[in-house]
Amino acid sequence: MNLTPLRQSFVLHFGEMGSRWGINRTVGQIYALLFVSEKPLNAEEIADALAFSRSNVSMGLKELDSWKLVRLQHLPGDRREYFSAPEDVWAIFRTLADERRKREIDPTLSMLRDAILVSPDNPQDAFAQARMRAMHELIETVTDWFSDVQKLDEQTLRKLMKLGAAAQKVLEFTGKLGLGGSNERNG
Amino acid sequence: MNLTPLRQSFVLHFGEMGSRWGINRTVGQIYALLFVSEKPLNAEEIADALAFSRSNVSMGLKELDSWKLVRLQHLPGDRREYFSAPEDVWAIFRTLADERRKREIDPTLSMLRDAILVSPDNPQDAFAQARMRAMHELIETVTDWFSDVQKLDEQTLRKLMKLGAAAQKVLEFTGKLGLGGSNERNG
DNA sequence: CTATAATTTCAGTAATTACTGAAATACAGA
DNA sequence: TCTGTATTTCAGTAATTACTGAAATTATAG
Repeated sequence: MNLTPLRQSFVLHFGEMGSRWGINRTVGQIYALLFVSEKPLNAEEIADALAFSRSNVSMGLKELDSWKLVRLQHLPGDRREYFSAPEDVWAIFRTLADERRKREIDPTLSMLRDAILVSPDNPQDAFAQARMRAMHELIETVTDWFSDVQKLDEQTLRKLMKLGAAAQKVLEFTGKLGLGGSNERNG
Repeated sequence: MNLTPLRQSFVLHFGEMGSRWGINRTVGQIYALLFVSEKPLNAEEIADALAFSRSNVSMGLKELDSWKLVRLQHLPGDRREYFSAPEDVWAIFRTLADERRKREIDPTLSMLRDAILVSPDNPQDAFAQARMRAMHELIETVTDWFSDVQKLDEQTLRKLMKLGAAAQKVLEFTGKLGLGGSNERNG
């Protein structure tokens, strides 16, 4: 298979970008290719289109699978495995956010939780704990909120986001209306 | 300087985590050290505490500076440069989000914008463009909304987040009240 | 069960990124 | 200005990560 210039440039961009996102070029390109492909592709087609070795593609797909970013399927009368990127971009966004939280946030939250518990036996540790407590509270607030927001269906989420700057006004209303009053705990 | 076990483990964790965040160990550790240090530190103190070469620290600080994550200051009667991490964790969060957007999102948005503009001369490109359009719209919606939210002061932001799952209820209200009505465009 | 095709694993190698020490540069005080 | 100290740069090297081809494994059709 040879890619059209348009798809080529999309694929290459994702490969380059990959490094900034902590994934490697191969993985980025494979995902990009699947994303713009109408039909699912098998590993050999991918290897061919991107000029990677078959084994490299295998590892890349495994990585993408661990991120839950590809769907595996079979075509009738063909025993090869075919891969595609889910169509719903909002679902993709959720998946990505979820996985990143698990890998990049949760371990830190857990470390902070532990570090905050022990009683400090010197002024430096007391100070450090105060800082960690602030960081922990921030991360927890943001991630809890994010996971709440994530539960909303696409339509609602979209509305919420389009609302944007008007959020402040909304808050003034909710204050008056007593909505969300149970959330008033504060550090 | 030698670190207490508590601060040691915090610093080491940030070092390890760094790789998942696309920053290197050195940079992660330097930042962590500054974050839990009550007083600003000069480069030599950092190099000493973390057992890195002086030049490595210099590069690490340069990197942190490019992320706007450290403050540089001078102590009276001392010509060395002292570094500290800003105290306000919400401000740090904003800075980080801002920089990541600039580096990791904006280039992709711009690539997508260009790719969408050209008229496709084959069915594959037409399909690819449809996908790209969906991705572009999602990213734009999310980042626009995020930059709106970011403008809110900490107090309001905190309230908004604590609100969490109640957001849906709020939207029902705003629907009735006609707030945010101008945002009703939909793809 | 056997033959064959598909996929994965993995050891070796290539490429990239991180780190150091030495040299160069910048900068404050005399 | 000069002199000593602080900082940065950069070429070389170490460490890590990415990639390949061959071999092993898994799966399927007959």
